[in-house]
Amino acid sequence: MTGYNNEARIVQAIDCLVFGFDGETLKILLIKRGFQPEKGKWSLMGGFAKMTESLEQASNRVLKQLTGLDGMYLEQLHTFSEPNRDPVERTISTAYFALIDINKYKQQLNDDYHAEWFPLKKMPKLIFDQQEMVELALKRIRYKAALHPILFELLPGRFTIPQLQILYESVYNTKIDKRNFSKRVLSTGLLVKQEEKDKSGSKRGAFYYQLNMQKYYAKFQAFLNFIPNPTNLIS
Amino acid sequence: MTGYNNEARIVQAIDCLVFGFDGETLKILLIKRGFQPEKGKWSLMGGFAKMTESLEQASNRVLKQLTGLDGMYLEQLHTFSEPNRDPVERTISTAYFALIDINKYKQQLNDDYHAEWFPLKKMPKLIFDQQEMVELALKRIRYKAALHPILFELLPGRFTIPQLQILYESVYNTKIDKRNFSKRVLSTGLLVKQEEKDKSGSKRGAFYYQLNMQKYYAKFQAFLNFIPNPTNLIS
DNA sequence: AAAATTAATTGTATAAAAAACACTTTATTT
DNA sequence: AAATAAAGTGTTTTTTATACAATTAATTTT
Repeated sequence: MTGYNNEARIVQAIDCLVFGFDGETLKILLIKRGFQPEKGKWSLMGGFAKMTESLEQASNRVLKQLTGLDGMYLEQLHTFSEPNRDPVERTISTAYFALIDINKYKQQLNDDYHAEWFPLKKMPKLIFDQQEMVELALKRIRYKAALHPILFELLPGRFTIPQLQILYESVYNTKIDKRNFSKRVLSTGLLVKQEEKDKSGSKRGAFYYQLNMQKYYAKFQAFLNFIPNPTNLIS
Repeated sequence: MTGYNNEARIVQAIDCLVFGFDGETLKILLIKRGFQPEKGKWSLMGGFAKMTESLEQASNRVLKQLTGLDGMYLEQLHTFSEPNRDPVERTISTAYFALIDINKYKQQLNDDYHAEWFPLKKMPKLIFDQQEMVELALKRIRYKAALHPILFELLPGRFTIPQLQILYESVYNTKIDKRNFSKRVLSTGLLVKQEEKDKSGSKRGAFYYQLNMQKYYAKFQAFLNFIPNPTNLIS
């Protein structure tokens, strides 16, 4: 047998939603399209699956090109398959979202792809069904981050509790009591206090913390509580 | 422009994981393959996406053929894309899982597709990467059912609390205290007590309950607690 | 008709977790 | 030395979860 007869063969795309955090707000990395259709418009970074690679490999390849980074947090989001989603021809796209430390992002690659970080509230209109992808990714991130420590992927190796709290407040667009927040995150046992302080944000300075990676992996699947009243915030 | 040049075109499959509950154990619906490759082996029900339908449409079409049912709970699970997952030719398969009331299943269609319900513990070896799909679906179901009322999709319109408890105990392979279970599920406010009793399971009989569908949809996304110590049970 | 049987139903006390709430400390700047 | 500004910390209250066993209802048996 040399293949399935009479079955449709369809171009398989991947789209990568790259999120970063600059200390104030959650951002998404977009590129200005240098080709038709929709040349000049802002778009997610994407590509097509080659015949001999998995979609995970394709996504990592595309992300490496765009960001210069390997081994980032990457999760399959959803496969989008509306027949007319791409005006050029029928394509099916599997969307992946990545969470990266924005500081590791290689600025020099910007120029190759005309890539730019956008705060989510100031994001331009995107092509095709990409707006829908972003909304779904945000839902997934809010849902998952309420229970699992994924937002640490957005921070550098060392971070302070106040920085972490600003991240959560930014993702959920809410204010959190700092006494309870501190208790919640420290009670997970995932954080290791460092001796040094970050003096950039205040006179007094805030102690750095690092993730205990053993515990991080061990407890990743557990139901942890990172935000108060999660049900009110995830929808 | 008439299409993307030089991009691979790949057969896009869908696989459907159909779960049911017979009052004792969780079951999965398999078919005996009537064609090559792997003819005669047990397999998930699947098919190929046509050029003008979405994968959701393809899944619903296949499920209608297999079960005779429309409008069942259906959720995209994951897209499987290892280049060599299908020995016939490169295919990418998006797996969906369905939860159905096993009593609505049309027995007469069995013969057309040689379909059969298997308790998960007695499931035969499956072809290709379908074993992996089943394991991932079970993980997803256990995860989601700990927080959201999806298991009600497996029950008929009227059911008793003891029946519901057996379902949860079966899905999580655990024993649950019936006093606390009853309190938990009733505290969601999703259940409406009926006047009639089910006399089939005991001398005394157990009151039927029905879902309040308004509240079901309204609270579906909320974090509810259906099982004790969920973290110990989902992995 | 009474007694036995069997599963359904229900309640309380205790423990743990979450939420509400404000003052003290530290280091720098004035 | 005083003022400033953010970091850090504790307690009380409320809510939720857990552990645990006796009673009730209907049928079956004697």
